[in-house]
Amino acid sequence: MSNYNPGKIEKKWQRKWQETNANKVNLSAKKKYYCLDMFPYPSGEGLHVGHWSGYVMSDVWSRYKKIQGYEVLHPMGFDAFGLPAENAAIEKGVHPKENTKESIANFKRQLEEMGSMYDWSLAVNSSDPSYYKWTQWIFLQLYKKGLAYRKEAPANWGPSCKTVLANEQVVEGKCHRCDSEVTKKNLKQWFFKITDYADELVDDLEKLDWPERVKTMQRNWIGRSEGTLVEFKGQSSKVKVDVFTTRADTLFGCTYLVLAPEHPLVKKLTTTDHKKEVDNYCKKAIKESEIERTSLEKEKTGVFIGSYVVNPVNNQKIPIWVADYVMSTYGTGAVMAVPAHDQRDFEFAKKFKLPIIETVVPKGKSKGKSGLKEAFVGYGELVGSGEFSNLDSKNAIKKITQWLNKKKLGKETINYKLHDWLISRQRYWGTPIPIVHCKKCGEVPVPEKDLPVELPELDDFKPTGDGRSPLAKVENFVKVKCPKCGGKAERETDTMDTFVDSSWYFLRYPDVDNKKEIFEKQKVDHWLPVDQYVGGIEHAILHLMYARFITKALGDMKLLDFHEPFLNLFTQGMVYYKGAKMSKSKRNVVSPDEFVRKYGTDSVRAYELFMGPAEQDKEWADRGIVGMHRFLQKVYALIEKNTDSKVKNSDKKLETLKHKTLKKVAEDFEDFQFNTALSALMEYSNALGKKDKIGRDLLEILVILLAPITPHLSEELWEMLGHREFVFKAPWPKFDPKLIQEEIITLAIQVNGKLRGTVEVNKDVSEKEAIKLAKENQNVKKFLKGKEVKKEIFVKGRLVSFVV
RNA sequence: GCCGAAGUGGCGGAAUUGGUAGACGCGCUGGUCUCAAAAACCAGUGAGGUUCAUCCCUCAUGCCGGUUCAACUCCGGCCUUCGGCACCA
Repeated sequence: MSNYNPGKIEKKWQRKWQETNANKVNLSAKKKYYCLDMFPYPSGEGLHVGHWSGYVMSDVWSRYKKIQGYEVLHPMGFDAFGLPAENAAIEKGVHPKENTKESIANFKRQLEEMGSMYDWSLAVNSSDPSYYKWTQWIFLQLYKKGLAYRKEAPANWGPSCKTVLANEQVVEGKCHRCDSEVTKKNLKQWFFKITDYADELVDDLEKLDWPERVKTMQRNWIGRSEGTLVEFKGQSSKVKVDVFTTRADTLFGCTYLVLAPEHPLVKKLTTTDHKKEVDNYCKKAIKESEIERTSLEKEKTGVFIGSYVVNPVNNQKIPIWVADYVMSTYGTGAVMAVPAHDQRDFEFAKKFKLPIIETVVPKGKSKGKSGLKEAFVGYGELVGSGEFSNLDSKNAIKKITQWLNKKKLGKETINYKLHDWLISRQRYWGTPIPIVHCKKCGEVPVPEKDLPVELPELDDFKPTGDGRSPLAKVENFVKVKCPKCGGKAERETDTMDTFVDSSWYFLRYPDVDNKKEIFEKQKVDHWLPVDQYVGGIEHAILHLMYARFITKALGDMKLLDFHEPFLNLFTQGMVYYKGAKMSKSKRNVVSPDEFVRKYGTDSVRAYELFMGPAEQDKEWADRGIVGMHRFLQKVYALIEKNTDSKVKNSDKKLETLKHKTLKKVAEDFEDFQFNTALSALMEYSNALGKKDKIGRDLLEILVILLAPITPHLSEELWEMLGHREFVFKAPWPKFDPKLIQEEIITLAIQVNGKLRGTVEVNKDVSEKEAIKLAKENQNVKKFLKGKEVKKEIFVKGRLVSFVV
């Protein structure tokens, strides 16, 4: 029975670390490393084992860097402002301020129990005026540069959350927070001009050591697409419809134009005799939800609006239609329809009996006579396209675009799916937008010296749903003097999206107490970009794109010397329980607390890593942790039994294993493969457990290698072995490549590729000798008997293979 | 529909990058200890066959085929699951 008492040991070392300020970061250190966690929004339920999994990984990684002699900045903070925090408070029926305070205390307790090496003196809280003052300051800098602006636009309105949402926060037509269906609402809204950085955001992905999956998601989201902008003009009037296409080569096959129902030209171009029909159609289409409208099964609908334009390449008169299969938010909200070469246009043309003209045919084929059964969407060779006939598609795109450009009827264009970031929210619990609206002066930014614009304390903070935030009701907040003219004015009452708060927090940690400026440039340039960022895949687009944008914008303002915030990103897998993502509504949330109480935090830490590959999703198993606890008990007992060991190891086999383990663990750590590192340590400790007298060096290595994973246990064992310093001051042991190779190795013997025996040989055995020995094996003899050996294969250190 | 990842024992998962498949752990079975149980410890544990037994043989990494002395690993073709995007012009 082991005397391992994790409860006692863990408290003891946590206290010692605190008393000695062991986690205090020396911010002016030269050999430094910045390992960052995605800071959580504090909710009442506390952290579950899924959150822990990421925090454990980053803590293990930070400790690993620390034991290698780096000064590690590994800070933690709280994303305490915003919708999620407020919703949680409303649900509980308490004020967000109270709820946030309690939740933070609880989170902090849990993280301290975890034994994490956070330097709490650097913690940030995004709902604290000392923090959001600078969020507002960033807003003003963006405003100055024209990167923050206000405009009226149809926005995503979440009827349940009673606020507008950014495009990134709408998933399949639903709010990403509460899953309720999103509608459109015309409101005056604040935007950040992230589209200015679209190209940079795509191009700079190349420089980042991020999971390919995340990069792809960002690329798709930004959706850069190179094509041609084509102008279609009316015959007589000043009518002009712009269209974006990636297939200028099919322009001769364009037989009609389609506008989105929301397109501003619909009203203007609809002729009186079509007005009623068009109005009805548009009204219905606009009312339809995104989900209904984008359903692929739906049959195409649309109406002719009575007007015509001219196809610029062949002067054909073509009709304008309005149809809901064209999205107002992509491109120009209008498309040139080429039924022969676009499946959607094809279906539409069939239904409404519009002409289908083939202008591209597969290479080497001529035009089909019987007509098309479906659109040919591939590249090919042009036919019936005037001077461009016989060109291949790619060439034709270039040539036709050039031709249009010359005639001033079109040009090369890059289109993006990305839209500007809608940052205003009609909610209480967020950073107030530092703008004053004056009748005389218009929009006036709050002078920097007047920051922060403090969020007033409000009892009735619930969202009203009238399109304005609850702050609109607070007279002494709203009514102000205009900073410019001193006249009567009103404050902006919307607050900022939570993602604004979290788009820059990592910049604040190195200079968290600065009251004069957002940060000292020198300090931030010293520590950033972040060396290793660890977090969940759910932020692949949202936070990770916003943070990159803000960093780029601040970089362009010369406030930073870098343009990418996070060089390395590791996205840990999610932890499932009972086959599903942990969620309160599914009642399958596993809290680490009870396991920490029962088995100790070191067991939980180690088990979180042992569950499976760090980047993969995994299933939590209550029983699994028992195995980890047994292992730690064995390690404890092993050291306890041998604390007076003075000898150096003399066992050759163990010496080899020692170096093999050193190599394996170091390599696995580098690759975030903590699960196999632990397996290797188990094998190593199992091997030691079989011996009576164990060399001291073997034991010390076990303790050190375990230290990043089980810091409390390692400190205790390190002390038991007679050391006075923390184990993290010990040097990380290095392996000797010469000692990894075993003296005696086992060769496999195969006959026709099948294993028929093994033979023990010296590692340097010659091919001749190995084959001779292999042939002597009884079982192998059986298979070679009476047969001619056609081929003998020898792979050094591996096997001998006979072909008969 | 497009893009990406993954399919290995009862379970979580290993496999030196083409070289002894199933490491490590969970679970299970048997044993030791105990009045008993738990805990702990020891042994066994892919399926099937053969043997008194050690041995040994056959099959086996989603499915079908290929390359190779040798394939979880490489190539071609499918199937399934998960994730992302999606009337994107």
